[in-house]
Amino acid sequence: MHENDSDASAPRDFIRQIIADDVASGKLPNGLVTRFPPEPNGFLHIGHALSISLNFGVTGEFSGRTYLRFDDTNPIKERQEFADAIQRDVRWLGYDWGDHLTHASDYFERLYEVAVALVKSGDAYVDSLSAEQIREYRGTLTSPGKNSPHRARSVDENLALFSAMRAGEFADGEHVLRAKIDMQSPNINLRDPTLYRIRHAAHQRTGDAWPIYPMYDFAHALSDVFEGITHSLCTLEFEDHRPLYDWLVTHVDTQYPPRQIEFSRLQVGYMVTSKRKLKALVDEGHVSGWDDPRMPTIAGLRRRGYPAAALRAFCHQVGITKKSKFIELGMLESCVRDALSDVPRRLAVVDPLKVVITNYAEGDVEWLQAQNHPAHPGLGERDIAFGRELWIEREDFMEEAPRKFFRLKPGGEVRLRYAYIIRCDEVIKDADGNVVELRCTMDAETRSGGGNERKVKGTIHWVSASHSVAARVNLYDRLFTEPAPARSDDWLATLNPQSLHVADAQVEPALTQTDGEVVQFERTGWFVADATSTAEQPVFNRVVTLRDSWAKLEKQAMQALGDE
RNA sequence: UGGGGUGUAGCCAAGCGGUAAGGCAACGGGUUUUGAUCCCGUCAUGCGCAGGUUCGAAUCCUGCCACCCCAGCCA
Repeated sequence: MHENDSDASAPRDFIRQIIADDVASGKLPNGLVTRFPPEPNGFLHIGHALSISLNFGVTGEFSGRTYLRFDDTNPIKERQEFADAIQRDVRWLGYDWGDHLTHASDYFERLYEVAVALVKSGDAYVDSLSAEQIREYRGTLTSPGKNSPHRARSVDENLALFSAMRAGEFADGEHVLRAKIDMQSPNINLRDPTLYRIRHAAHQRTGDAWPIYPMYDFAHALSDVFEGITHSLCTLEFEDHRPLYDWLVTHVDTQYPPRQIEFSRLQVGYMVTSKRKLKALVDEGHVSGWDDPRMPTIAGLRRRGYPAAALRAFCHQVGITKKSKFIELGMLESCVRDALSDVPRRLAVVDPLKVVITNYAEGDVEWLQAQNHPAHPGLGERDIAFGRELWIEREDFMEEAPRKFFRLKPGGEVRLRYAYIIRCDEVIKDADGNVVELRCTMDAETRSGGGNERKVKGTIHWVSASHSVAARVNLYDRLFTEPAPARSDDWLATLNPQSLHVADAQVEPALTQTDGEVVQFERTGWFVADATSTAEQPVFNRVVTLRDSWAKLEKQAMQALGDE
């Protein structure tokens, strides 16, 4: 149970209302039971997080149980490594299925028995049309289908054929088991949907035991029945399948039939979440893997440094409705910043520029106190070294600065955080005119905490050159340049070439022992040590930037200039 | 020329016949040794549109419009 899942008052959404009503009216004598049913054919992404937080959240609130059920009915697409990753991700998100880990494949035998019963009752038949013929017979969205010539086969013939299918006597595609419902139905899902197909493929769990595999609709509805699921929560595109779900559920003996309820999928700006596209990004090498920090996968977001609590808060804010959502990335980032607001602060200089304090003695070092968090004294302080040679961020110096640039400029003053006010006296350039060093003087009276009230407009961060550690930082940006890449004609063409910028940094020594915790680099953003980071070669991933109203002003100024 | 859904601010979202919560964003202002945080304020006479019922409608009724999903032996 998490803080964001527990608003004790009224139900937050229509599904919780339904559940609350069912609880109140005594419809759930065995308690609330839900399930999260991923197919192990890829990594979970942010959209799944919403479904996970719903299914597990609801049973936390109404005290029930949630199954993690792998919908593994199509062996050619599924792999154990995906199943392992899915379990890791659900756990990391903070949810626990207890001992309710199941697979559709656990029920292959029972499913087969139900199929045989359906054949015996005349509710299913073996069709021997080709896939193309079946498509033709199905009709179209606006015109009814027509019956297959095999629809009238006798029960005995169907039984014989179906058991021969199971015995592996036919090649892939030769026959199929279909429900006998209504070829004229305006709902295409009811036009004799396929229940079983022949697939001579090894299954990751059942090996070569089965040459036939059940289809999603059949396996899913019945697995729900087998597990005593009370509320089968899925996304909107399955709305049309509900009549079939109900048909299947009523054709099996059960006292408490499960109810399918649909809610809208989650879409987030600048992300793609189709399994096909995510797989393409990985397979074609556009990213380093499923857990690349730019990926919208749970594993990617985790590696990026997004806290699980931020994802939970995000799901809570977005809510459960039936209206299609398109959430701005900013909302997610706001949740991430909020979840990281109490994390320790550190000094780290990205893209460093040398500063020499000319009135500070060579070799002198003094130790200054820096707060670990401005609003939480309980997080303590640490000593940071100050000396004659420092690094500051190249972005914090401008030779020809606009009036409102409150950082270092020739002849200008700026406060070094936790240290002194310095003045820039001289700009040293190389043969090509690049700024390579700044020569500055400090005002020794202005040491932080020294009681000197002299104020300057800007404060910048820095590290002592003789104490800092060289590091690499991965500055991540959105993976796509378009808010809705999936809607683009050529979605791969909208990949952002600047989605990863690798930069050099000089960081305070305390940062070599962060132990996987996210910290804030003051004035730049939140960072986390990457999995590849070592004390000798630190590597940090930028989780998210700080909000930056200066950058916004600058952008507006540039646009104004462009308009003139 | 079908069926299933959905329309409340730029993005989410509450509302359930009694007179439009909240968050994100945006915009003003204050505090600040992070251009961060924090604080204060502004932001729908309006709920897809048009009618109707009612003392009273985002909520009920009728008609229309827009958008999303469905023709796998994928899930």
